[in-house]
Amino acid sequence: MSENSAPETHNTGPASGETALPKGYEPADVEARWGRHWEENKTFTPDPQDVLSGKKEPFSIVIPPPNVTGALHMGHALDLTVQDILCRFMRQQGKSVLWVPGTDHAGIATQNVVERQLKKEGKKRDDLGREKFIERVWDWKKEYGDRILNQIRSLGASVDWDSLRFTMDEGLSRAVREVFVRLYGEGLIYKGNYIVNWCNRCHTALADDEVEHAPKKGKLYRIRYAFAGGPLPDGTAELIVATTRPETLLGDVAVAVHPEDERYANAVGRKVILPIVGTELPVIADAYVDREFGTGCLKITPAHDMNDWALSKKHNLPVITVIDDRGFMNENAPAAYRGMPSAACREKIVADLDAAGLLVDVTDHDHSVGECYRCKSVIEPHVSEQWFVKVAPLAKAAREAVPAQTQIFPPNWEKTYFEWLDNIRDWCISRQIWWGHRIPAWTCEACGEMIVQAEDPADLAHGCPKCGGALKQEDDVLDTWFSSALWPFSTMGWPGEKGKPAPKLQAYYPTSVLVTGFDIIFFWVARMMMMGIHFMGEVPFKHVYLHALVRDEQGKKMSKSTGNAIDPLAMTAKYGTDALRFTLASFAAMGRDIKLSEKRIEGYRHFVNKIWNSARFALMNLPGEPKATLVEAMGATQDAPLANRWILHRLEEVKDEVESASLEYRFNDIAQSLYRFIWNEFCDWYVEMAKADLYGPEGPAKEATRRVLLTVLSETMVLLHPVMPFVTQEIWSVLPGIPAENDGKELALAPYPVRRPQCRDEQAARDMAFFQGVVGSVRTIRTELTIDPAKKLPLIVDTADAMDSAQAVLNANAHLIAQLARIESADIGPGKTGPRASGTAVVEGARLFVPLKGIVDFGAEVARLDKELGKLDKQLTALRGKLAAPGFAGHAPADIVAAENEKLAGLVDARAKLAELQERLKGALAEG
RNA sequence: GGGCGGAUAGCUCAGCUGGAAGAGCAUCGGCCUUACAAGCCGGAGGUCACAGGUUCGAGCCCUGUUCCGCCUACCA
Repeated sequence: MSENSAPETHNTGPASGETALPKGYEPADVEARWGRHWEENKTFTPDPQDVLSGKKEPFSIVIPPPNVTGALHMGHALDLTVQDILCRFMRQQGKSVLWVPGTDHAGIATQNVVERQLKKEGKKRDDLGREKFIERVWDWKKEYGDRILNQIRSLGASVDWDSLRFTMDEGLSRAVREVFVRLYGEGLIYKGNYIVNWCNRCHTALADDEVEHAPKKGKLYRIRYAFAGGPLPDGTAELIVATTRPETLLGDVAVAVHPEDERYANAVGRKVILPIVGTELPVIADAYVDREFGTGCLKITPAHDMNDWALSKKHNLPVITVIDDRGFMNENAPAAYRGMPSAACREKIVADLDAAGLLVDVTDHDHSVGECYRCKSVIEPHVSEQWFVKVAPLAKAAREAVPAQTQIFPPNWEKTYFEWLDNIRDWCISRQIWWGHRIPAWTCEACGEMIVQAEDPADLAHGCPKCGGALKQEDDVLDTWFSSALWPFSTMGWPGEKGKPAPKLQAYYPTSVLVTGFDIIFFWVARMMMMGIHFMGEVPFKHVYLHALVRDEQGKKMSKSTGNAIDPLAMTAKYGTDALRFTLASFAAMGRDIKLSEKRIEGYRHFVNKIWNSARFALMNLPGEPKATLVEAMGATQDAPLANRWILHRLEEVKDEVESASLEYRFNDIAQSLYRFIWNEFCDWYVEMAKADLYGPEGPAKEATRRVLLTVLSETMVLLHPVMPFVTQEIWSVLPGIPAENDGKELALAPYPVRRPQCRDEQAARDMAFFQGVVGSVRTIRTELTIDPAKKLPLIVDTADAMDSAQAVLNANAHLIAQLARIESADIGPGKTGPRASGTAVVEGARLFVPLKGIVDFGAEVARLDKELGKLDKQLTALRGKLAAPGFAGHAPADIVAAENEKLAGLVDARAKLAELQERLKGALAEG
């Protein structure tokens, strides 16, 4: 990037006071500016040579391509946030990061959108013809296809826009053909006449997993099928068959019973008369039939039921299709029903059966019905000519790669993945639509020869190589998921030129991790595994991180139709992108659904603002700070003030926490660790303590604190940057004293903060806890006894029995206690004692006295101490019980026993001291 | 039918390999203390669904039960 292209950073509003930053954080402008900057400077476009030359390790992610017709929803927002956190973190770790963005062409959905558009013009796709229609779809794509990409931009996703791909791109289309042709050649793709899931509305076949099952209230009809040639010898006149779809009986070819069902033993081998139609059907026996269900008699309709289809193959039964591919009764139906929609036919059939006395009864029956996952209309099993992938061999390899080559996080999803692969059926990949990758197969209209090849039809101009006859290409296109399955390598340039593998592919395949929702583990994850292994010889990703689904506050799946969706773009407009991202990260605990509430986003906007203001504070107090003034320049820290030592110590711990959480996909831990550190430690305590130095006279103390303040703030911005890229970058760009090696660069390219082992300081942590205890005790006394907050109080501390460093800590920080607890004078030393009429507390063995006489009615303090004593007693009882329990001392590890005993001693001591102090107080009270 | 997950403060959720229950929001009280009222200080609020078990010790491990989700499946 060039120096002078750095965005203006001070134009979000008029400067207030001495600071360069406006008083409140205003995200809109900041986000727009930095988003543009990143893209214009190609900040996130990596150089594959860095990897190929061995200079850097690769880290790569391919985006789960959103549907080109889609709009960004909360699920995308979570998915992108997680990926962006990983990518930005890995850049900090020095990796060469490639994040490939793109969209898929969503065959059925996109075609539906354009058909709807046509409908408004009073046209159908057939009016245009295939070519014109496809042109129309491309027009649509040009106009609206970037919408979701722009929404991805607005979330701050650090993708490489130079790598942008679309599944219908030239290169990706070549990959699709190449794969199709090779699989066909290997016998793994075949064409055949089979029963498939059929959507009448979309007018196409669907794969098994594109059918969603929804419970529906239906009816169960019981119908009489009389025996041909009159009753059986035992007098049985008929079989009663139960069905939910009476209209399909027109296509019945048999009735089946269980072979061991004694009720029907005599019936097997006989014939029954198909009602209405009048043909004779064989009664067959098959163990598939459930004796418990209905009457135990199953009518067999191979053309309109998946299971019946299977039985018909097994028993060599004919297939009679009576409903066509639009849902109307066809020429095989008796004339009375021909041409009727199947629903109307059902009514008529039922009425006719009833009139003929063949309907036994109709009962309510709840069952699950398949729906089209795109348009929600009912799926009909339908016999037709389709193309299939023979999946079993591919599935086997995909299965065996987990977890050895690919690890799934959280691992409990492995089971689901295995389950699906183990029971997989062949994959129907042909779709009877126009928008998509047309199947690269041509049939000779003269001799029927089929040619499958990747080259364009131009090469086939000479006609059929066998007989010279005219060639006709397949009308069908491929399932969108067929091209999505190739995404991890097709986007990186596969298959590329002969003998010249694409550098991107070489550098970044296999990808590091796939981040997606568990709902497409079948559609997509498993299929990418199959294709990646088969064509690249290597799994497509080393890790799969499956995150939860975002639900509404009631736990319902968010969807536009139910109107419960929280629009991520509305949220970013209202609260800022960083607030939304932080919210999603903090919710992203593994293996849990996310119930998002707007309140939570609002809460984190406050956090963003808090960060912003802490930066304003720092800037006000670091005027003209020269470069390279980070803490390294300070020398040894042992003699430094407690606050500085403590915050630097904590910073080291936070570096560890954030790093390990990032590597282990514990996004909520990243968020929690930083939240606590920034707000509850840095802002609430460190900044307040630093004020004493910062507002004090120039000198070494002030200088040191300025350096620590700057160090902690700037390194915190780096740690927080992957989660909140915008506010951190904005602050970073105005902070002075950025380390020389990063000066002038973008925060997004700054390395992870170095570790400073010399700043580890457990003693400082203990001392700080003591200090906080003292300040807290005084504050509690003040508030509980309703002492005027402005009133300054004296404080006496007896350090005789206190922790070793207590005296030193209090002496060194007396001025801070005064400031934070509003103390006018502190008298500290072993054996010091306050008046009997004092508010009191015990902290780490130190006795605190806040004289109350003349300030407030101190009777309330007796009651307050009762409450404190009560708490201590509760703890004591529990702890004594634990220690006295038989076996504790013997069984528990020695260090635990020691620690518990120490705790007990501390509690006993505190309780005794507090009780004694209360007695003194009571004495004072009695005297009045 | 099979599988997975959940039940922790009023609400939404954390709680890693078992060692004295946490956050945000809401609530109560007090503060415009010159970074921040999108703020500060303090308080209250939980027999961690129920019943057993393992253990010196269980929110965490085991068994069972009751609710609630989700995925999956060929009972017409």
